[in-house]
Amino acid sequence: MDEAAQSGRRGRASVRAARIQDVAKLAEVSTATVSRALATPERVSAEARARVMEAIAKTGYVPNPAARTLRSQKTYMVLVVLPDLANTFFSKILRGIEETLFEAGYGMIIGDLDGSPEKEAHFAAYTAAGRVDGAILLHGHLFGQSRGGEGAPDRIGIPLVALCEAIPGADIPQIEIDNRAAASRMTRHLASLGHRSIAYVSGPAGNILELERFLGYRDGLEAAGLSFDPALVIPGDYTIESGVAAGQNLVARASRPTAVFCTSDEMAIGLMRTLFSAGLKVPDDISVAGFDDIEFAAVAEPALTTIHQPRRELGQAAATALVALLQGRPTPKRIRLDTELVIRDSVAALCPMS
Amino acid sequence: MDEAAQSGRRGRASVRAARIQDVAKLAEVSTATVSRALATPERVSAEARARVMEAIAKTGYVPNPAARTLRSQKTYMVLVVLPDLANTFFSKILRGIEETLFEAGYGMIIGDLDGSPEKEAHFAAYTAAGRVDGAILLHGHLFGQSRGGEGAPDRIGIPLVALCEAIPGADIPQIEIDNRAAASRMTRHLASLGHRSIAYVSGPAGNILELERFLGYRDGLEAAGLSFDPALVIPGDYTIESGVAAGQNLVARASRPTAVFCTSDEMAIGLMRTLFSAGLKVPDDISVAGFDDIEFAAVAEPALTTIHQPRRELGQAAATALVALLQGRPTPKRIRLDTELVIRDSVAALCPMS
DNA sequence: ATGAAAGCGCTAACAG
DNA sequence: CTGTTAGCGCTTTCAT
Repeated sequence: MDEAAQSGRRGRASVRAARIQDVAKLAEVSTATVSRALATPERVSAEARARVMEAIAKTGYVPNPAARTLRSQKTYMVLVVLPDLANTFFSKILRGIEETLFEAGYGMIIGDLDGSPEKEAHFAAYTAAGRVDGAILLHGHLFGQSRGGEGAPDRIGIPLVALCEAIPGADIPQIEIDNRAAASRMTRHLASLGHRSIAYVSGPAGNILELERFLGYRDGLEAAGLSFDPALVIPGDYTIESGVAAGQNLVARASRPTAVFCTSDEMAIGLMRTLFSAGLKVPDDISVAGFDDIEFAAVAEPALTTIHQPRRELGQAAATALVALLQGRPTPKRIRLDTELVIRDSVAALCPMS
Repeated sequence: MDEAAQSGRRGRASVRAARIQDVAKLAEVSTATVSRALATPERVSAEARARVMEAIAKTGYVPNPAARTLRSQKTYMVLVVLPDLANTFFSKILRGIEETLFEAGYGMIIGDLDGSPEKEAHFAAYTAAGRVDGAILLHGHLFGQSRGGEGAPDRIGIPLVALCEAIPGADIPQIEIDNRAAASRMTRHLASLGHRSIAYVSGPAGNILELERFLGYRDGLEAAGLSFDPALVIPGDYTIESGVAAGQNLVARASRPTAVFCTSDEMAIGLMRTLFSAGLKVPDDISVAGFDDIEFAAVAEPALTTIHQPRRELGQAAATALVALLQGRPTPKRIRLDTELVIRDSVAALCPMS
C-alpha cells in the first residue's frame, strides 16, 4: 500500500508528469474508474468521483492526448484549410470556427496553402495519418482534386465541410453566402444611382466565388436593362496588388466607366489608391464598390461601399456542421447566410454633368 | 507466409489503414527494421531499405502519429501563441514561422488569445498535456504570468521562444526589433522636417512594445532638442478603432500638433480617417506616421510613412531558434533584426506659413 | 544489420 | 457501479 510508491529516486529534478495510475492509486480506485470519472461522470458514484477529482487536483494530472488518441482513435482535432492566411478576410472566420470548436472540445490546426499546391498534399497527409478527426475546407476543392480530373477521391475517410468556396459535386455540407445574389444586388445598386457603364474587377479565373459573382454582375446588369460589355471586365485575384493593377488599367483608358465593382475590398482599396495617384476623385469622378466588408473598408478614404459578409457566423456555422458530423448527428447539406449591402462614401449618384 | 494475410474479412468496405506490421510482413523484415528504415536509413542495409520502401508504397503506409508520440514522447508540433490573429501584422510572421517549422519537420498549432486571459490557460494546457514539443510566444509573457506576480513558473518544461514582444526576465531566446531605436528614428525624422509639436499615439499601457517605443519617442524628442509634452500623448491600443478615437481627440483640440506618430499602422489609418472626416488634410494640415508597414500602409490615402518590420524574417528567426533548442543545439539569447524607415506621402515638411 | 519483446498511457470490453 | 484485462501502433533497448 505504500511500497509501490515511486519507482526509485524521487529527487525533485525529474518530477515525471502524473499518469492515470498515480491518480487511481491516490484515489484508491482503478484506472478505469478514473477514466470514467472524466469521460462519463454520471456512470461513477458521487463518492468515487469526488475522490478522483481530489486526486487529480493533488497530482496535477493531465491526460496524455497521444495515449488517448491511440486508444480511442479520436484526436479531437480539426484541420482548417485556407488559401491565404494573410488575407484579413479569413481571420474573423477563423475566430468563429475556433470558438465553436473549442466549446465542443475540439482543437484547431490551421493549414495555410499560401498559394502552393504542394502544401495541399502536406495537409492532406495530416488527414491521412489520422492527425485530425475532420476538416473544414475554405479553398474550394477536395484534397488531391486540384485539376478536377478523374481520380478525385470523393472522401478521405473523415468528415469534411466546405466553407465559403462551395465545392461543386462534393457530397459534403457546404456553408456559404449567396454570392450571385449579393453581386447582383451591388450591381443594381450602382445602376440605380444612374451608372450605366459599370466595370467589374474579377477574382481568379475558375474560382467558384468568381463564377458566382460574375453571374450576379450579369444578372444585375440585365435587371437594370444594361448590356454587358466584355471590355468592362478587368481581371483580378482578390489581392491589393491586383486592385492596383486594375486601377492602372482603368486610368490608361480613353473612356472610363463611371463605376467599378471590385469583387473584394482589398482590390477596391488598391484600385482607389491608383485612381488617387492619377488625380481621379472617388466618388466624384468614379464610384468604387467592394465586397466582403473587411475592417479596413470602413476606414478607407473614402469609406468603402461594400457587401457585408457575416464572417464570424460563417465560421460558427461550418464548425457546428462539422461537429454534428463528428458526433454522428445529421446536418443540412447546404447553409446560406445572408449578406448586407453597406452603403458608405465610395459610391455616388452619377452626376448628369459627367 | 501467406496465411497470416488479412485478419478476416477483406471486403472493400473497411480497408483499415496499413500499419507498420503490414509493411514489415510484405517486406519480409521485422517492424523494427521498418521503423529504422524511416528514422535512420543509414542503419539499414540498402537491400532491406529498398524492400521496405516498396512495401510502403504498395500499402500506402503512413505512420500513426499518436503511436509515435506515445512511444517517443515527441509530438513534432509547435504551439504559436499570439494576442490577435485578426491583426494583419501577424500573418506574415506566421508564414515565416510555418515555413521554417515545416522544413524542420514540425507542424504548427496556432493559439489565438483573442484578448481573453482564459484562453491563455487553455493553450497553456496544450503544453502541459504534452501536445507540443515547444512554443513560440508572441504575446509578451510566459504562461500563468499574466500579473507578473510571484509564482511565475519560469518554464513549463518545454523549450520556449519569445517573438516581437520581449519577456523581461525570462531566460529564453528573444527575437525582436529594436523598438526604441525605431521609434526614435521616426521621431527624429519628423523633427528634421521642421515639426516641433509631435503627438504620440501609444500602445496599450504596460505593453513592452509600448514601453520601448515611448522611450524611443522621448529619445528622439531629446535628440532634436524638443521638450516632452504629456498633453501630446494620446492613448491607443494598436487597433483601428483606437486610432479613430485618437483622431477625435485630436480634432477636438484647440491647438493641434503638426505631426502625429502612431505606434501602429492600423491606428494611423483609423486616425487619418477621422481627420479627413473633420476636413483636415494629411499631410498638408497635419503629418501622420505609422509603425509596422502592413500591407495596407502602402495603399492608404495618403500612402503611409512608417517603420518597416521584417515580418517574415522575424518568424523565420524565431522558428529557427526554437528548432535549435528542440534539437539540443545552442541558440543566441537575443536576436535583433533591423527595421527601416519607409518614407511615403503622409508626412510632409512643416510649412513655415502654418 | 537485424529481430524479439517490452512497454509509452490510456480506454473499452467484459465480468462481476 | 467497479475492477481486470487487453491492446491501440509505434520505437527502442537488448540480444544476436
